[in-house]
Amino acid sequence: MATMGGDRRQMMEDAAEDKFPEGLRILVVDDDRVCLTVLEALLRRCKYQPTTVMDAKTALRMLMAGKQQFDLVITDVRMPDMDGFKLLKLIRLEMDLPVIMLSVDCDKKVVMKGIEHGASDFMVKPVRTHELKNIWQHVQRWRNPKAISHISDHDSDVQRVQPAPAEKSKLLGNKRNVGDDSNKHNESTCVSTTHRKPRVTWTLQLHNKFLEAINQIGLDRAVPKKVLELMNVDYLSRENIASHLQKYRLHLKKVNSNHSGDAYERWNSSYNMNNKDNFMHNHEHGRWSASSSDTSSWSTNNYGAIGHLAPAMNTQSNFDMGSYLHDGRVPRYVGKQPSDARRFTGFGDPPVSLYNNIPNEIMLDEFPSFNYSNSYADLMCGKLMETSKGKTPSNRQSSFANTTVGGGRSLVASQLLDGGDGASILPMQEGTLDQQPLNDQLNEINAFSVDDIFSNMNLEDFTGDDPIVEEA
DNA sequence: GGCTTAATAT
DNA sequence: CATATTAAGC
Repeated sequence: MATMGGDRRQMMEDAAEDKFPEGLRILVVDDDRVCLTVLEALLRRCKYQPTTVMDAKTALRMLMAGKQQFDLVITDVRMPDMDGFKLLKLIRLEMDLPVIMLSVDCDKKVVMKGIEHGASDFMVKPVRTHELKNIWQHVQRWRNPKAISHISDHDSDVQRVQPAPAEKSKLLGNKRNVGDDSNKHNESTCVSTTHRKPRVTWTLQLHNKFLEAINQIGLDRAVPKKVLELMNVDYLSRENIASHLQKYRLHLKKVNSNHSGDAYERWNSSYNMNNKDNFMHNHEHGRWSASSSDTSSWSTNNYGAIGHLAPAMNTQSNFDMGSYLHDGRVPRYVGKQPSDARRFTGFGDPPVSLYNNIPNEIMLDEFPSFNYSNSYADLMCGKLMETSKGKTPSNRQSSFANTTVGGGRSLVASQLLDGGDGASILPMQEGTLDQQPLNDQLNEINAFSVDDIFSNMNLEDFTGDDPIVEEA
């Protein structure tokens, strides 16, 4: 299994693609009951597996809850409370799946808006069966954007506007990753991944490893590929390294030009080391070397003062075989979210369902120091320093919240999961966050239970076999 | 193709 | 902000 490495995901996909378009799980969102049911029937007719909801909020909740997995979302544009664009936006932000917009309006502007916001397709009502037959292509395209293909070019439709295939690859990058070990825990049935690929967080450990590698190779000869090999961290890509290397070199440049300055401090503190432990020496020739290679001791020492941040390493060793396997993996899935989520939902009530790919125990409290991103730890350090300088970290709580929340999509998730009430728990400060509008939107999202929805709507199973009269 | 760098996006 | 992605020149 482990040997399959990066290919495994592909293989899984292949395996699941036998009768591929069939049974595609499609979430249909439309406030118009008639449209909804018609669409549902049509989709059924195409052998898809539609799920219908009548409003965007509900749709979001379902998507976020992860109880169902979906391959595709079709949403109407015009809807009360939250319209299709908002929904689209939110989905783009949080998830990784194609969205088809639906509207009576074929106004170019509207269509453009949809496309610009990352819609995979824009269909104009009334929709016909033949238009739906091929929507699976979007799923396919989404799954491997690189495979540019002529899938379904027949059925040229008059009213349909499609973004170029390239569109998506630009929007969403190419490498579906995710298919690694941490995924094996849950449904292997789920081919499509609903969650985006988290970015790599350069933790102290990771950075140290990076430094070690560079040190070993020699700064001058350190190129991404070599560093990557030496670091031997499976989820890192050459690009990751390149990016980090770029940043690192930039930093070195700064340091060299401005020695008295605080660039050095900055860098170090961003990895939570105060240089007093001489982690790095700047040798005369501008070469860096790590004097301590014991990475684990580092976090312990440096977090020492920060009680709850420190102990993580030990816990970890339960899983850790002495390799570094864990150190990036955890943040990779976790990002900043859990700490936020925890704040919102109360400690006993982590947003488990959201991270349905991840075993809880890894996600939250077990590895605090890994969960906290640099900025968090940075902040902690900052706070501590303030304190030691005699200042009192006044509104510590809200500062934290702002920092962590502002940095990510956590708020979205948390709010959705805790019933959308996040705002009342977390006082947001205006203007602090670039995602403020988004948050506002999400504040509106009320708590529904999925069950409510279904019982509410009482959507009979339409026999998709009946001819549907949809056009006037 | 890979590497670096800069610019730009998220 | 930190990281990712892209483009361009080598």
